[in-house]
Amino acid sequence: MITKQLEQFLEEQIQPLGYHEKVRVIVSNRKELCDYQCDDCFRLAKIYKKSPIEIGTEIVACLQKSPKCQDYFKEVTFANPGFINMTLSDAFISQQINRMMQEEKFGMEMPSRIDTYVLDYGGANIAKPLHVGHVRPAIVGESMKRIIAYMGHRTISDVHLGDYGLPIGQVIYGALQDNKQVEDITLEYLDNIYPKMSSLCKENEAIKIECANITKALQDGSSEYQALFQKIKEVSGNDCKRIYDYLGVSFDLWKGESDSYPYIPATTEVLKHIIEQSEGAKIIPVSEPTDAKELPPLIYQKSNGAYLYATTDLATIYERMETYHPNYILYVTDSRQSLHFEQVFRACRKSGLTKDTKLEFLGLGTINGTDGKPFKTRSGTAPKLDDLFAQIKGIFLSQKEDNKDMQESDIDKIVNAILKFADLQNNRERDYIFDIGKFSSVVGKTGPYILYTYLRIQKVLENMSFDHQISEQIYNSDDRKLRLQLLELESALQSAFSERLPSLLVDYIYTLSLLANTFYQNNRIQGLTDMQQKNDWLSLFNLTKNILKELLYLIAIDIPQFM
RNA sequence: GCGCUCGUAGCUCAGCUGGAUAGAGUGUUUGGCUACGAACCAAAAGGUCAGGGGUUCGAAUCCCUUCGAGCGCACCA
Repeated sequence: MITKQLEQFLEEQIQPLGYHEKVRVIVSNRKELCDYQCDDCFRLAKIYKKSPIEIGTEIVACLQKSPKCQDYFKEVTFANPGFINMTLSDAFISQQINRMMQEEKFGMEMPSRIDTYVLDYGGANIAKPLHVGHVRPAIVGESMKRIIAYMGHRTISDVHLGDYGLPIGQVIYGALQDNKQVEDITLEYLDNIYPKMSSLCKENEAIKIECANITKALQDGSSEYQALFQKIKEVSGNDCKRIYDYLGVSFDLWKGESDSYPYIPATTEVLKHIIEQSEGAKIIPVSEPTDAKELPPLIYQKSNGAYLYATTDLATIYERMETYHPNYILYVTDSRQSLHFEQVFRACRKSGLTKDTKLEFLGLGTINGTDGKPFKTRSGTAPKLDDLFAQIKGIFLSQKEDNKDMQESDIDKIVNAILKFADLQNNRERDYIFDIGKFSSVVGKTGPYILYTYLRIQKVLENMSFDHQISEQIYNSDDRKLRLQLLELESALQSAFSERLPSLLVDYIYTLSLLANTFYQNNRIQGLTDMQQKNDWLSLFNLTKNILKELLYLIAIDIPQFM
């Protein structure tokens, strides 16, 4: 990373001056003044009891005298009251670009230790149809998986279907009431029965209890319920698969809550020293002395003997520990579940179930309607995903007459790009308003803008030859800005990875596209007579194209042939 | 009631491990296609970063407080 290199250089240089401190270099926030800046004079001033101006001018003077300084900088200056402003030399920029062109993964440093990450991000419930609320965990999780893998780690993704809780009991109850046989269970039927049962259970306590009993009997292995359950799981699971396929979201494991049941006895054995009886149920107290408010205990087993979400999550963790020995387990789910996961994680730490494995909850903000209120899953008002896809597609086709002649596969890629780019540019943790207008726009900061940029660049490169190597010359400011942005690739990837925020990567992609478009618009490559310059620019464009392609893959966006 | 999250341009959002003049998109106004794809580019206007206090050389960012919004709080997932 450029900033790392510069930090290291600065630290080497200031050591002889008596400053034995780490320094931090950041991308300049005053681009007209410099490329990179170091603001640590203030910090050093405090430690060494001098004024920041004194320290800054001293460091800058030292740098200016150093012969190695020219390896990096065209200019280093001090600015009041304590900024060290660094402008990179054209030669250094071009050397770094050349390295990116020639090395694997654009010269990115690979980790010294390869970790195993289990990612849990599907979370669809087989009793309910997929709706817009499911799109976020799916694409944020998929993107995180791809980013982690690109950073050199091992990933295992699990859709972890909700298949053994109360909703499935409700659907089975409804099916029995309607005299449905196993073969009568269809997708259409499932779409209708859950919302009906859900509201019925709210009105009628007796029916709710009956559904809970069915859930319990199913968990205990009732053959009558099992047959229906398997069929529901098959029908619903296939539909989930179809939709995840459309989104380009894939899983290594298609497990569900029900698959964790065989591991419950062993899990109970590990946890038994912290399980307590309370009001007929088995609980695990998880509050800690530092809590501002005592956390409610985790309920491990209901008083009727049935197991719950927390139980299957714990048993699933047990299974994952035994099978994959992960270093990390990441959960990508609605942030409204944060309390639940806090309880589960605490139980894991308290019991020693997870040892050194790190558990992370990547909470997602709620998707609200244009009225600012959340879509209500249970009242069935949340738009179904198929309808959403169709709507985006319809709006896209109506944009331009020619769009109707596009290949179906290209249209699907663009629909995906529109949806994913609109979603992933938001900070993962924040609630956001779902507005179909925004999720079908093709101008401005959108997926199509990036795809369009990519295809334009590709067109320029078509049938051109160049040698994937550039000279040390930079020709104008559009050129320079583009190169500087290319240098920030590794830093963008690293922060998206370590912060678990694909939005940081999306931000980089957009800025890169913006600069590439500006360059494109103001600089004509094909007409160039200077062969060196032509080669440099073609090589630069090719690198930009390759990076865009790789990064689009990391946010699960495919590139169409034409648009 | 208690806890968690949040309040940034007309709208939708970035920026939050403190740094110089708070950024995009959209909308509004204006200019640019006989030049590699105008789904583009260029420019203007638009802000008391909810209010108040504090810490700091420096606060949208950290702390306290008021107001407002959302979410969650023992046998749902």
